[in-house]
Amino acid sequence: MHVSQTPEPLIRKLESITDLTEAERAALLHLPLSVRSLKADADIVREQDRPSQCCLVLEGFLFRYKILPAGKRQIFSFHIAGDIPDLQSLHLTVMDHNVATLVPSTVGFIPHHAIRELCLAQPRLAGILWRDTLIDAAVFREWMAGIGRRSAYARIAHLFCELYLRLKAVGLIKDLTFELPITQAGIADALGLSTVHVNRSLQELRAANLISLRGGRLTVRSWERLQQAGEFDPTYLHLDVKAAA
Amino acid sequence: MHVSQTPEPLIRKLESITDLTEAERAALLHLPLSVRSLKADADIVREQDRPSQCCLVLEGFLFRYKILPAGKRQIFSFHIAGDIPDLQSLHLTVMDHNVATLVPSTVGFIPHHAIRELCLAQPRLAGILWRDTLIDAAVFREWMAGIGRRSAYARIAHLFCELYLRLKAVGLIKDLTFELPITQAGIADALGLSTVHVNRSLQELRAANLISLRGGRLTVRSWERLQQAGEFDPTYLHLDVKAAA
DNA sequence: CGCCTATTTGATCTGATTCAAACAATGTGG
DNA sequence: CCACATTGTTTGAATCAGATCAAATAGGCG
Repeated sequence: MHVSQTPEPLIRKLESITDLTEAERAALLHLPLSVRSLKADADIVREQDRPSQCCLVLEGFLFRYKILPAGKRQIFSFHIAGDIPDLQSLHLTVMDHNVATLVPSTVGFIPHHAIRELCLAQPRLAGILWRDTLIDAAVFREWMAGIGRRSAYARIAHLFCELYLRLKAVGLIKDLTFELPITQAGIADALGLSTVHVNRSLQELRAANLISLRGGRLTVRSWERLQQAGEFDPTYLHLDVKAAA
Repeated sequence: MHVSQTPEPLIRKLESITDLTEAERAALLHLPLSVRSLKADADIVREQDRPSQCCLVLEGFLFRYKILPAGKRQIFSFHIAGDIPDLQSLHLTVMDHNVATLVPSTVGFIPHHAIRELCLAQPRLAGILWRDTLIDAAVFREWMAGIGRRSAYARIAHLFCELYLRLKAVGLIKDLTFELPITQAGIADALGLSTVHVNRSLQELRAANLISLRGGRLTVRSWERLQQAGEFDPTYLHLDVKAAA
């Protein structure tokens, strides 16, 4: 399968939210992109770094995380094609967490100055990118609510609902099924659980026939009941509106 | 005590981060502001709302929260003078959570269009505001890590460290002491704990002589050991740098 | 095949919740 | 200025969701 060497996944993502003018699309296409293929489990940016570029996911799966002083890991988010997980580094000098690959992935690096120029030349795009980081924050809040106030069972169901919709938005769902390259330890660290408990809750989800999951492929068996189990309300993803910045 | 009727708390906050030009300061001062005094526990914006203005805290204490389907509450953040807790509504049409007062507070409403015009006229200010929402997100991540991976005791210590630094940045600390108008139930809902457990952990913090707390006033007894207890590293608050957008 | 990593299972333990009730504070109206 | 109501804090006891420890399976893959 051919992997894009252009910011095209970003364009596709933005166009799922808003319509782009010819000028805007052209400006995006002219972003300088230095493409790199990375193996699984490779750090891309680390805590304390002061990046001068952002990374756009072209293919694969990234995640953001932090290791706490006590040695525990917290995963903050998962990222797919079209995402710019470290867009924040455009305005926050020092990284306060890490970005890494979950599986072998292709990313494109875009220099900060190029993005800044883009924002000046195309203020509406600036708003759309800003908006993207705001959705990021909305997802953090939702995860926080899950970790703070939902059962393990509900948290996991919720995560699957979120991934399902986000992957669907970029066309990575077929037949209610998607690649889930996240280990149970990864799910545990994302949701504030232990591996053992994740394993047991997954078995419950399977037993309740909400999902099936083997070999890194997840199939939604009942979207209705999965959402219900996860108290899932997609509002926070702000996928809906084509009203723009 | 006289409460500002102008965006001056915002300016003070921004100037703690970066230097403003005369033009920028003037532009901020000319923001139309409709000031309102609110009693404690009043919702300012609600989930599902589609605001056409943002609210700037002039005085008091606000918080953001959400009620989950199961009836549980998650608090996402606390806000003090100079903050614009719902700045996100500038780019996200629908509110996915609520903003409310914790105590009687004075807020100033600024129409979205005025902020948009400001951003176009002063692109550097746009970056600074964007940056502000990114710090918001960084705080969410840190809370997520705490709720997911830290003990109750550490979470509470961490929260107090954060409030201490943020209040200090706007000059609301004197003699290691500050107003903490948050009930134990509030702390519980912010940190994913039960009220009872918060109460017991607070007693431990007092017993360890890290803090003293009565009548809504908190005094830090040992900043060193409080930070240590909370695994607190202030990097994520991005208070430091005067390097700008 | 053999190694390494992920999943699964079992047994035990504990941090934190829940329920229930007593006890301060703080405020309100008479 | 007191009596009452309301809201917040504290305490005790019982329980549980989820953690921890330890070991057995099961996949992948070079």
